[in-house]
Amino acid sequence: MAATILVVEDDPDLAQIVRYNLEAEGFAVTTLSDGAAADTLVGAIRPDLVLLDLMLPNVSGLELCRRWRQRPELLDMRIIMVTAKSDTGDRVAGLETGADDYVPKPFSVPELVARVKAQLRRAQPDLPRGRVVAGDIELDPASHRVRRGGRELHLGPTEFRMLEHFLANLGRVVSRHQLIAGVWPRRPDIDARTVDVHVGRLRKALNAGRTQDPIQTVRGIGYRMDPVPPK
Amino acid sequence: MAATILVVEDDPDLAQIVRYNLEAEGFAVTTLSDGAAADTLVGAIRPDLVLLDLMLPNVSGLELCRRWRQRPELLDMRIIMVTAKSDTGDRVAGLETGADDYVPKPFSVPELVARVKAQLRRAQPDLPRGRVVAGDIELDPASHRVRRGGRELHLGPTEFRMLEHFLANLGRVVSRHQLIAGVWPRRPDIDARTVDVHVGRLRKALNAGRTQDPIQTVRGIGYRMDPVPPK
DNA sequence: CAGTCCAGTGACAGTTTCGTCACGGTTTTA
DNA sequence: TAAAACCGTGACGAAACTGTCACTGGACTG
Repeated sequence: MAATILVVEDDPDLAQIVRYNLEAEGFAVTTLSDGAAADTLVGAIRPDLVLLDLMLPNVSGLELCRRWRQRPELLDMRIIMVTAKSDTGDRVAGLETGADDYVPKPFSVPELVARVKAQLRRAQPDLPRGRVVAGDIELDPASHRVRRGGRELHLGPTEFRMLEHFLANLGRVVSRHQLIAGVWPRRPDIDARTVDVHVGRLRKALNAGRTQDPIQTVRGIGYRMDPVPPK
Repeated sequence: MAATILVVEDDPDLAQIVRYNLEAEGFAVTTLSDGAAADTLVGAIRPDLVLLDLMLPNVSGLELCRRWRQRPELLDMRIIMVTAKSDTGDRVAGLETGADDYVPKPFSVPELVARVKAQLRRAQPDLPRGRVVAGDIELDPASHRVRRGGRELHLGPTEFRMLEHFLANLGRVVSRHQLIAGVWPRRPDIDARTVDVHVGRLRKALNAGRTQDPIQTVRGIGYRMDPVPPK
């Protein structure tokens, strides 16, 4: 699944170059030239990472960074500041305001890409990179297979994604809202009852012929998945 | 709790400067001059972050980074590469090998510190509420779980909130009025007898099969919770 | 000691949350 | 193209939770 990147850059040529190169790496890129527009749309776009020019026409990148870091729903979003200002004080100020990295202009595109990837490597550890085993449940993304107790199960795409999300948050309670964001990243309008229905479908598939359900309902909060020991 | 930083640097003067400045920021710093020693000891030290010189006498920083990234127990450890080599290719190679950041020598110490902090901000997010242990009772908000003596208890939402409140005021007497404000923040009209009923429900859940009640009634004042030592 | 106050408790009706079913629409497969 | 698979949602009922009341026993006081 492609990470989404928002490029906030008022130089249209540079924005284009960056966009082209990041899309060539498989990222989904949105460019905005205007800091105010970025401020308005960031909550809706919910990018995984923002490349944020420090010098913007109507609101500075530093101010945007400061605002965004105070929004709980944007805490996981990485921010790389990009600027022609090479003063150390600005770098330190940017990093202290909450930027995850700071890249001076002019930069080499390969280095920018490498830094983007380094940030996203950390930002998306939740997606299992390889086979995951939790108790008697085993998920292998490479073969898109799920087994319980050694027996292969059939899951639809949505239930597969949901299981991935639960396994990535094993032992932790996950709210319906979080499940919506994680399983339906492009559909924030999904109804909470829909989550429950899909949890039910996942339970049905996982638990066929078994008495132990690894997914517990935490009333008023959400769901939690625990490993069930193999028999 | 102070984050631990391992500095792997063969220039003793530079190591000293870095150590001094990081310790002034409150970090616990270990310095090693030798890559082989670092490789041997990193698993035991388990630093939160390594400042890794690329050019080391007997094994390169790049090779160390590659090795460490393959050890699951070290995945959370941040790696910042530091080197006089300013070639972009090396930066990209370092970042792709698994470094989280790359700082060229000569660097400014404030910037290095800011980058260290930016990495640790991500590595150790300040959770507003963490796991609480009081005597034989353990509450974990992340998993929304309560255990007594290692055994998981089921609490309803109101009783969970009440326990949180008691644990946040451990050893102190809490009035019914305070409990109403803390457990029912949107219902100031809650009856005081209701508090008593819920305290009774919490006691029932906590104390099943036990003789010691961690919650004491302070007549005419309220309730106080004390840790009960594990058996 | 009797009277009063306070807190514990069982029970109940009402409210809230979640599980499930069924359906119509969309997408995928053969 | 038709059939199968998948999907999201509205409706309904089951299950869990909730706040209060009435009663009672224990603690406190004069």
